[in-house]
Amino acid sequence: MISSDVMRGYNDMLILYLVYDAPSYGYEISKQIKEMSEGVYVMKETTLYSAFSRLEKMKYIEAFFGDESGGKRRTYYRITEEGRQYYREKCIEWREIQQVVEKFIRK
Amino acid sequence: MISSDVMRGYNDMLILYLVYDAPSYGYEISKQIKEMSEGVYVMKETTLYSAFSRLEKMKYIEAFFGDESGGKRRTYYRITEEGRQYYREKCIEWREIQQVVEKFIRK
DNA sequence: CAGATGTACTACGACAGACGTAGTACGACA
DNA sequence: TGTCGTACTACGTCTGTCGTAGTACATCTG
Repeated sequence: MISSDVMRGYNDMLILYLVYDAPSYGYEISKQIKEMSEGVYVMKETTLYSAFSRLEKMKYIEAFFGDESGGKRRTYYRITEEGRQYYREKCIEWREIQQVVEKFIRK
Repeated sequence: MISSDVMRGYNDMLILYLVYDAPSYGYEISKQIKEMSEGVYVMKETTLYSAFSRLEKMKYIEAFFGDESGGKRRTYYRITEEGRQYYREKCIEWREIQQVVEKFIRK
């Protein structure tokens, strides 16, 4: 289990990755993060939903409602062009971080 | 320049690395971080000194005074056995993070 | 048919860590 | 004498995460 303190900087990137090709919604995204990390990282619900509103405010994602026939209505999120751009920058930053942190690992 | 949000989780590790073999002090450590990262990451003074007091409270480092003949007296920090242990755990966690984040990078 | 479980959120307040700003204090150098 | 470099300390703000709690509906289970 990875501590949230170290994942803090990547939460936005993880979410943007999962909506990059097709819109998605909270519960689905949280399940995918858990699955993709093989249970090593689980994003808390409150963290996820507050990330959504932050990303929406930054115009990196847009909310819309799905037309579920039954069940509680879902809020879907779709990535914007700025969001894609931001995601790509984060990927580049990730490479830099790897380079830097690696220097502080004792061999 | 790397954003501090993503480095937040590694600041403690960086400091512990730099006092692992021999004690050091604030200004020296901040210079080394800048040099080792080739200027990509610069830890702010306030961030560094607040990390010191946190690490000291956790018993991962111990403070002592150097016997400088002139100039302002320095506070040196020496790593403890718990500090070394914590550092090693952080290195293992770093590997896990790499594995996880890598899955969220579009190829 | 009632209650547990899963889905899909929202609200609120607490807390930790990073940061901006400012100030202190001393030495060296021009 | 004044600026730059060294070596901190204090204080208040902000952002992001988290704990707790509550709402609401559907489906599954005994």
